[in-house]
Amino acid sequence: MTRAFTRKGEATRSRIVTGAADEIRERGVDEVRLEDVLARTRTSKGQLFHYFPDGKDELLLAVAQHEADQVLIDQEPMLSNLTSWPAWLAWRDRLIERYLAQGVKCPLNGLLGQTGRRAPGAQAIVTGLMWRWQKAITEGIRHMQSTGDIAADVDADRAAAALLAGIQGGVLLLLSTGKIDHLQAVLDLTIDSLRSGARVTGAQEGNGNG
Amino acid sequence: MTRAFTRKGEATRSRIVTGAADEIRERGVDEVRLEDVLARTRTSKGQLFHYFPDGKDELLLAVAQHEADQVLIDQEPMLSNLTSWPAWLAWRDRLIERYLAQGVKCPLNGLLGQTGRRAPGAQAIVTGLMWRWQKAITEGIRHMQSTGDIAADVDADRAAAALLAGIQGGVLLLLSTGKIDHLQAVLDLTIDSLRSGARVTGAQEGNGNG
DNA sequence: GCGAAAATGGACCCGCAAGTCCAAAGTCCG
DNA sequence: CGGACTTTGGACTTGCGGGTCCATTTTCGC
Repeated sequence: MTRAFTRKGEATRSRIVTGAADEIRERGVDEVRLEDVLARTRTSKGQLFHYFPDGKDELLLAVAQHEADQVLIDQEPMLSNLTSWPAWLAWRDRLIERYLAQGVKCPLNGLLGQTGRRAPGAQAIVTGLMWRWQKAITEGIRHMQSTGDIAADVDADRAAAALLAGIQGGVLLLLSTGKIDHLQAVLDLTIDSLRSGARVTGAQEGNGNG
Repeated sequence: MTRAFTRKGEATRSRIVTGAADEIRERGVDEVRLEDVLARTRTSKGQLFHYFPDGKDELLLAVAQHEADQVLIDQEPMLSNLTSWPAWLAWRDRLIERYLAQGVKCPLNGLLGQTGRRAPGAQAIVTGLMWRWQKAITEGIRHMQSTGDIAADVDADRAAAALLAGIQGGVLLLLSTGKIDHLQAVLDLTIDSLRSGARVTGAQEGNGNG
């Protein structure tokens, strides 16, 4: 059932995806009209529905996948090499830099919560992204534990979960306030915390919550 | 220019607002049609435009304000009394409980990023909410510092910023994954970190980032 | 009770944007 | 070259949903 597109067709298809992605970045998911995409990519309705038979939903899904992949790619090679403190800081810098540049334009923003219902698959894409992202962070922490740079009693999964959440929230706040401060605070404080925990050791454990 | 509504009118207006809020929670901002709200609140087009002359935008704005206020109200009285570790944990529990109950339904979600463009004022409402929220957390930290429960060298503003971001991200991840784990991890680890920092002291300072 | 003003109901208008359809042009392979 | 299939253009249909309008009813102060 894999549709057979010619070389040219494939090119057109991907031109539409990236064009739509750009459009979404600039004006937001729900402000984008199919016609805008057509104009920007110099394509026609016929083409769009030729490559995306299910119309807008299918296109949006393709864009989402495209952008989700991009998020992680943009963090490489740092994200996959969190093997020393300088490496962590380099990653931190990359994140700040990337989101600072991106500013208020977040292509995935609309897909996160409710809006994701448009295309049920969008939720899955975001979840998958988060999952991969967190996994990379967890591995970084584990590696640092193996070298003794992070205390062995730190729960790598939980720490990674918290850091990921912090990053997401930092980006969210960047989107709504326009300031990078929150993202920066999260990254710096969390990394410092992991760092100092190496010496402090044993500070946490099953914490006594209600 | 304050429009004069009668008692009854006021009631109808607020019925519309809360009804719209419910509708949005259930189906997401961009899935909500005016007619849905009318049906749910047993009102008519005439009424809606009578109370919200600027139509949907104005209604959405009113809903946003309503929900934003609610977010903080739901955290009281804990949020304003972060004066002891048990109090902090009580607040933590309240947050978990609240968001667990709320689940995937976040009325403000759509207003955060791009979607906020619909109503320029929505951005302001969210920013205002975040600002108030962070202020409360900062005050909590400061108070704990005044009693020596948190190290004096902790930058209360930055710590609060990081915690707020973590919470936002935790909620965001709850929305997309359906799991509360991230929010929980953020709260537990951050509080633990603030807590243990009291004894460890001096671990951070201007951190040596790039 | 009476008149002014507010509240209500709902039919109607209207534009927009998604999606359909088909004919024309291009491509590819023997 | 010829025929099958893909690609392309764009006119047209369609439904949805926001917003308008006005006639009717209710409320409220006096």
